[in-house]
Amino acid sequence: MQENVIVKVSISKQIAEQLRSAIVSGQFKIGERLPTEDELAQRYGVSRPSVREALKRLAAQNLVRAKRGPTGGNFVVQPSFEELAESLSGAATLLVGMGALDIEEIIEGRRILQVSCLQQAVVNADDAQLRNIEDALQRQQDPGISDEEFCQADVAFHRALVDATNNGMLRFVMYTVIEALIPVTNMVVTVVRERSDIISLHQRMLAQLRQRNSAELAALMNELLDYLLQKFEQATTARAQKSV
Amino acid sequence: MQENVIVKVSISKQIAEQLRSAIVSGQFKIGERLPTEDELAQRYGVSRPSVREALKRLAAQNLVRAKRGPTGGNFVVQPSFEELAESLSGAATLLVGMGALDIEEIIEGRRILQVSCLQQAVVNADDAQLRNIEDALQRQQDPGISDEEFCQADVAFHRALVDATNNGMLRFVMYTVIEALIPVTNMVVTVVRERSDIISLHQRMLAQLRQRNSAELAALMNELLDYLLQKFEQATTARAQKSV
DNA sequence: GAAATGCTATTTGTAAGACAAAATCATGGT
DNA sequence: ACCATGATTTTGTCTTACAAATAGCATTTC
Repeated sequence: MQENVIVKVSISKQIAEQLRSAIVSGQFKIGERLPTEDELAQRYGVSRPSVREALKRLAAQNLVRAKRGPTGGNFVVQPSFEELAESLSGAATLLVGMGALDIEEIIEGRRILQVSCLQQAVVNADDAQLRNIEDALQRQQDPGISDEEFCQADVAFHRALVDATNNGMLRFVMYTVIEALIPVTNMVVTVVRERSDIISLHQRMLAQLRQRNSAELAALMNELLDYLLQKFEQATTARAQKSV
Repeated sequence: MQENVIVKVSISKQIAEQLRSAIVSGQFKIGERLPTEDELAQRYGVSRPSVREALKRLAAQNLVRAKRGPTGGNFVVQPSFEELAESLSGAATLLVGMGALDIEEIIEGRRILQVSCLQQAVVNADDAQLRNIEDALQRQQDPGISDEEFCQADVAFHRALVDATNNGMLRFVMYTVIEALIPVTNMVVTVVRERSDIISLHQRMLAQLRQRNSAELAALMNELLDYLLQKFEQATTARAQKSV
């Protein structure tokens, strides 16, 4: 009795849903090739463009990847941390870009999440991870880099800190936070003098992490966020006065 | 020789990128209609199906929404918490489903993140939010509900706890964690007797939250996760013995 | 004169067919 | 034996056409 049910959802969306559930339910395994577009079109009784639009939807979610040629086709792709986190942080970036979150909230959230992660990093960080943190810090210290590069190095530094927790789930969640929200909080920090403040704090954090000093590390993280919050407030009051 | 390197990225992907950046950069504002598909096709010098595939990519990310008719078109959509969090937890569910995260990691991550959130909830929870937590707990106590409903109530309980932090960013991040990861950890808890253990712990947590007792609350959360971890280990050893 | 109804124009949704491009494989020539 | 070339398969793109939805307008009717 499908005839009666007027389906308002577009066909391509329906197909996308069906394929998606077929994938996540394991009907199509990772790395496997799904039927050719022509075959899918036939199977679902729709045209090839419709199937393609559905596949593009899945491709946008990094669920499938297309390859051309005789051995080609649309393959179920192993979702990687990086890609997933990337698409997530894209979404989060949108949220902040549209003003759904304010700076105070973000800094408070960063405080809670990042301090907790540091506690775990103190326990689990190994030598290689400490070196990665140091590398990011080194890059940040180069006075010749642009503001954007400085921010990138900052992101890399905090990511390396999260990596040091050795917990995949924390990495997944925190990558989103860091990637999307650090740039927002750091936008206010552009002056050269302020760079050295940040770097100094980072250096002290790394030192305390090396000494496995959990309490001091938390204090430093809080200090860093207090500093950012203060800078932000200065910037807003300055802007407010200018507009008056 | 870079000139020779023809751009391998598919046209529809390029268009999607361009439109996306045009949207996030504010060239197209929220709620605004972007040019018709024909117009876009002309502007970029490609065919309409290519434009459509690009739009489907954006639609999959909840960035645009199409409407038919004279006043129709593709509109930039205001991304909502719910939709974003949904796509996030969809991704996380994928990760879990594909075994990229193991239970120990998940429980350890939950420990860190949820305990921190509780600290914040102790400070910020208001009466209405406490009532919401109690409501979820009430639903969970009904002995007539199915396992699935029990799990849903469990998710609602923890979501209400996060809501009590009064921090939008934490809500955004933690919804992902809770939505995707609680079901995984709870899969082992099916027996009726174990339900009462969970409920009892939840009741004690709510009581401590009411008394703003941060330390006891953290201890209870840890106890809950220890309990789940223990149940999980029991289940795995039982399965291992059965297979021998 | 006002309201309801139907028509039309616009825009997305779907379809079909054709050709281009890439990549693999087999075949043939050297 | 090896390399090159062409055939084949599959996705990528374009063209064209029509269907469906919907808002605005005109027409008709009371």
